[in-house]
Amino acid sequence: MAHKPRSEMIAETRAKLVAAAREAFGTVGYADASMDDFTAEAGLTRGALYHHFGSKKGLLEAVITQIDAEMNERLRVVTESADNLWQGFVDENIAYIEMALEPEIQRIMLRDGPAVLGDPAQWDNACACVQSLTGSLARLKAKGVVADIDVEAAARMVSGASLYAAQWIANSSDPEATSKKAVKTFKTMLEGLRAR
Amino acid sequence: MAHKPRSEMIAETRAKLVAAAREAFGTVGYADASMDDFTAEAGLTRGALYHHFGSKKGLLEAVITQIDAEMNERLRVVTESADNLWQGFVDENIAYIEMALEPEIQRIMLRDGPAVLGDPAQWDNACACVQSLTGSLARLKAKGVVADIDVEAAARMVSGASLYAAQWIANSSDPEATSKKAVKTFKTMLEGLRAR
DNA sequence: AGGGATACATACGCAGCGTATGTGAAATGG
DNA sequence: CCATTTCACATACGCTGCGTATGTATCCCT
Repeated sequence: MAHKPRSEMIAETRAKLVAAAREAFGTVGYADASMDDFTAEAGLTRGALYHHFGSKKGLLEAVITQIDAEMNERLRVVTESADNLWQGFVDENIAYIEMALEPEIQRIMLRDGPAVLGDPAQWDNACACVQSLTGSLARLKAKGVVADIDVEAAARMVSGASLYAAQWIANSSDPEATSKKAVKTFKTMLEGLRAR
Repeated sequence: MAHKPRSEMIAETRAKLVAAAREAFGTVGYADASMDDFTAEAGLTRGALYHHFGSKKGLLEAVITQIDAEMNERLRVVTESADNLWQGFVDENIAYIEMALEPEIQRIMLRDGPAVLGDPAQWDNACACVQSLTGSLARLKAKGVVADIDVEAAARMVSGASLYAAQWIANSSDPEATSKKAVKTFKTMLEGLRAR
């Protein structure tokens, strides 16, 4: 096989590192993930990691950016395929909860990410999911569907509620039943945002 | 000064370790807190730490238990001094947000705690704050003030919303203004829980 | 073709953790 | 009141994992 152009090789290396780190961070967690181990897993060494990402923390940022983009895309699809704006907003939130049930997302986005990089609200990509929620709320507000509230504040609180609900569900002894209770309650709470 | 009984000395040692660790965890964070450093700060060594708490993680648990108890007590006072149940519930939540503005609580309870010990909902002391909220909601539900919802689910979501709101406020460029927006929105959301 | 530039590997030193072991003072029993 | 045991810590050691400094091979440019 002939040699690929250098830029392509680099992209491949970065992708391999991100993938290996994502796997490690998502399973054993950031703190217990040995850089020597998961770089070897990718057929590389820590040298490559430091060259491309500067530090373990830098690599975590890259992993988070990737996951965040995926989450955002999944949310976009859900929101756009709803019949009306309000239903789309509700669906989006439910989808958000469902994503937060995945162990990888819980571990990396909800626990290790905040611990290592600080408040998610301050991340560069700004956890695009919240931006997505904010956008949905802004449209709803413009149409008079929701009350006169600060949309960013509402988006953050709603996402906070979603994430806590998801963790509660995921770690409960009976996730099915817990999920039912949580979704019902969540919808009730969202009703509080509607214009009266 | 005469010698105190042994049990008293032990309690003192434990308290000194917890205090030193709390200071370190709350400022530099759990991961960057050197056991050698903060035990020395307490006039002790890691030997004492391992003897009493088994591990760094064990000490974190002790610190969290202490902070949790303090938070719970603060919430209790607020709730009990309100005119009526609903107002007490609202006040309790606002107080919850205000506590979550404190850097030490953000760092230890909201970021490092979950990263190291896992989902707060599964902690032994179960983050007594949520239990407190659950209790308040249960009383409100019994009196028909809030809608027919699962009180535990609601308590978790409300606390999630509070905590995210608090982090958002604390890290914003204009905490005063952000706080105003957040509290207003928060109250609106809580209204969604009231019986109609 | 040759001389940078760069993508990675290798090598080294150091900090921090966990354990195994030591020690001195307090409790206990006669 | 003395001997023994217990226990609350301190000390010592080895290991793992991180960050940096340095080496090397490959690609790009002229």
